[in-house]
Amino acid sequence: MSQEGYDHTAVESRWQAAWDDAAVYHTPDDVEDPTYVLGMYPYPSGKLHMGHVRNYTITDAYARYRRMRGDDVLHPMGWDAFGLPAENAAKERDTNPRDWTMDCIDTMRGQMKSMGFGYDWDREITTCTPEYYEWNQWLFRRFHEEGLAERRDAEVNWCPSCETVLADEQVEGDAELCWRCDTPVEDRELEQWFLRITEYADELLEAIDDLEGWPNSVRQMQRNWIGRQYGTQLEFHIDGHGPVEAFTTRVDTIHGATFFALAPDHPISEALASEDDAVHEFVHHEADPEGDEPNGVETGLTATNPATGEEIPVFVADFVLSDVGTGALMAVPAHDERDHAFAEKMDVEIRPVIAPEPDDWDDDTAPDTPDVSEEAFTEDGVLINSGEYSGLRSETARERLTEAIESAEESTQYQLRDWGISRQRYWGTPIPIVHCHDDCGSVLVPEEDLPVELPEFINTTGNPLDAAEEWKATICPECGGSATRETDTMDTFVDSSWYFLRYVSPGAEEVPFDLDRANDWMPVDQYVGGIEHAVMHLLYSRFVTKTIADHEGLEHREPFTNLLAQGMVQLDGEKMSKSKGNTVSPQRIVEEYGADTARLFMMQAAQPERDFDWSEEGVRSTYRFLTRLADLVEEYVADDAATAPADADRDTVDDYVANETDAAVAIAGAEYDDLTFNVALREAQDLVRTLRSYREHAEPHPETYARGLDVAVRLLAPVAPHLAEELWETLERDGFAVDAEWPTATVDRVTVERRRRLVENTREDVRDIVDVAGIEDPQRIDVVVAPDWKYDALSIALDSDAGNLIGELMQESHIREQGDDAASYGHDLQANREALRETLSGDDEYDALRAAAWLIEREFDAPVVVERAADADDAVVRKAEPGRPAIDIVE
RNA sequence: GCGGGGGUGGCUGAGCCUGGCCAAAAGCGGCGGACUUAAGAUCCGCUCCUGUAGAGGUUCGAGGGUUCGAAUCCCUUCCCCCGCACCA
Repeated sequence: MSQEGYDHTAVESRWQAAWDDAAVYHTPDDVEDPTYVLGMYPYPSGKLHMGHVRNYTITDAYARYRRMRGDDVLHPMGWDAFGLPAENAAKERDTNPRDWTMDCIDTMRGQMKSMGFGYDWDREITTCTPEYYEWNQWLFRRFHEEGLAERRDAEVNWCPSCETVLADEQVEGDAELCWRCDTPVEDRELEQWFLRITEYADELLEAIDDLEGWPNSVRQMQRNWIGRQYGTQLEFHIDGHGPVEAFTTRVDTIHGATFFALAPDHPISEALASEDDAVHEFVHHEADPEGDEPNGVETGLTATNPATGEEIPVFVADFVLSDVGTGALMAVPAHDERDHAFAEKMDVEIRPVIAPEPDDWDDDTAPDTPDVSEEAFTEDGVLINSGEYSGLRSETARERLTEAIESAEESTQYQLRDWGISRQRYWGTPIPIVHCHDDCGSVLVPEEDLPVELPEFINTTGNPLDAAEEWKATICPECGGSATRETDTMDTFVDSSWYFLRYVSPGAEEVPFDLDRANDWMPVDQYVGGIEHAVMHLLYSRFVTKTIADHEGLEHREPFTNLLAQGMVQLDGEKMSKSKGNTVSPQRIVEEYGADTARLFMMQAAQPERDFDWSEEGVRSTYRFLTRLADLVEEYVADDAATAPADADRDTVDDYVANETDAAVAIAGAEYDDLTFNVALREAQDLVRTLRSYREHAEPHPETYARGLDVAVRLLAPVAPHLAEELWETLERDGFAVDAEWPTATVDRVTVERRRRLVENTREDVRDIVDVAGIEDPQRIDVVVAPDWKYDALSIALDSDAGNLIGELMQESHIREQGDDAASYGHDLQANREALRETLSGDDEYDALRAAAWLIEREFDAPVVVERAADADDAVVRKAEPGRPAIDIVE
């Protein structure tokens, strides 16, 4: 018995080399519709962390499982290789982003190989190579040609530390911090390239409903992010400034609008600030859009309510945001909490115009006016104090008012903004544009001149491309005059928004991807990655897929059929992070315990979407399990003498083990299908435990034992592939375990569960009796299965909906013949009518109990006799019921 | 505030969708036993309370409800985590 465990290092490197030599994970281009299993490709930051290991173990286990099921599988890996950290690292180390990145990739690829992840490395992609980013540029051209890319002045999020622009999605939290470096983000006005994702807002939103293979949380986050709202856009006239657009979802409350409010950076506010000291003071010094307290200043102007003609005061208020709606709003303090708070503070009238609809409202009587002095009434209801609209329900009133007010029209607002892709950094895809020094403007670089390659890295502050004078100077493709290259590069989310298509034909030189093959192979069947990409990456990928479907003939409008957002690996309930210093190094675990242990521990610790705590104890326990399994198989092969001769009769114990082997197959397969590896692995581990007892307590029947070991190895193969491969060979099976067929079962799950329940209950009962009766040393234990008529009676009771069950039972002569026993059992059935459950048949119960008798013998060290009712003493038989055999213990 | 996910025995963590066989898997920890010179590893059993033949009691955040029956379904409430948010 090994104490220090098996030689995982030797086993793992041996099989990694063997797989490599045989190219077992290669997916030929000509396979049809392979199962596409994909983990989100990593940013090559240097080393794999536990999050990566979990992510890629999930995809790898699933890919291996599908392969054993006979599918062709596409399971590629690549590198999200552009990005700011490389630039920072290059500066620190006085190297360049390319070399640094490539080093990281080499390290991480090696680590992935040592984890035994079965990728088709022939399809590896690296986004920072011109072979890849050429197609980002090509896509940009296509976007531009289709009017989906445009350059415009924009107020942008600027991270002073990263010295670049960030998308809204990359700004986090109330404090507006950069997602990468947590620096507070500033606003800047810059000319930027945008991809018009808002063109697809409706489809992106509505198609979420059909993404049934996605977690609800992600779907909801995307819905929120798109933030579609139906409402009314209308104009309020402000003296001296003309009509001002406002957006409202509650035009039904317009008669209660008692003031009008402008964002501090609204053009009118800015105009006023230059002439009015109070407004100037407020706009430039007091306004605090981040604060909880609504602040504002009265302008002295009035706005005309387009519904009533009423003149209402105009405020500049910091709770009005210029990027929401139109940056101007009609305020209805009686029916909006925020307006209410502001009105109270500034002492503006609060005028209720909506009343809650009474329960049995007759449509005519005016409902009671709500008390809005303390709190706004914000729900829909019935209009009051609204002239001819009084008495209408909110919804109707909205329609009518939108129709009646001249400047009003229905309007849909989105929270989603266009995707600003310009980044003022070096390490990204150059945007293929040149700015003509004459009159051609911004001109696309012609397709034949792609890729626009990055120049050598210049270590400088600011954007290194700006400093690359020679590179910048070019010729205008339109007029042949001098021109300057665009120095912005693309957001790296552009790279990842279509990389899953590139894997289909990674070497394609003429096209970004092979269209026919993509049509056949896409969408990704199972995508796995972190929840942090719920909005950005997944939304952009959906958007780009849709544009490619519309303009390039891709026949899929969604890239990912099933999405799994894997949970975090924690330590003591806290997320592992470098800054907290509570990380566990995958490399150390692999060295100490092996990749199989790390993988198996993670997969059996919890469902893949749940967070779980890393536990060194758990790892050791997993390692011991694998060691025991290895010992078991090796002993079996080394020492045939321990098993019964090949022609030996099968014993009941053998039946038990054969049954349990089948049971494990039946359950594990279904659970692998659902990606609930933890449950599947429990079966595999239980089976190994059973096999160990089998060997310990009986003379294993060679066939049964061999099949048990063989099945256990295969059930574990997706998660612990190296050891599985080693043991597969030890068992002298042909070919690779990787390519082995998934075992098949002859039982269904329901039968398995009933059988196990019966055995477990019976064992439990024997224990209880021995314990309660104080039996020191049982001489014999008789287990008696109920007579057939009771099974018949039970089945009649289950089918029957008659009021008098006993009467119905007594119509059966073979039951009636039982006399008092029948009446008594009938009463039991009647009493428990609702709780009756189907059991195994009498024969099956007899077989199952005979097969399990050895467990009881082993536990109580006494012979166990399983009998049918006909062979047993009547007094004992009387206590037996279906699902519950009678037990008689002889002291 | 809105939305999403949770709260299970000493700990971790299944079960909840599809109510009953659930005092509730598995692992860890703890206890007892076997083996061993010993330790480790391994194996067997125990690990909510009471009970001299398979019983009863109290448990799955809290409180109600539905049901013959609830960890599981419904409502209310408290707490934790995550995302979004002065969103007009």
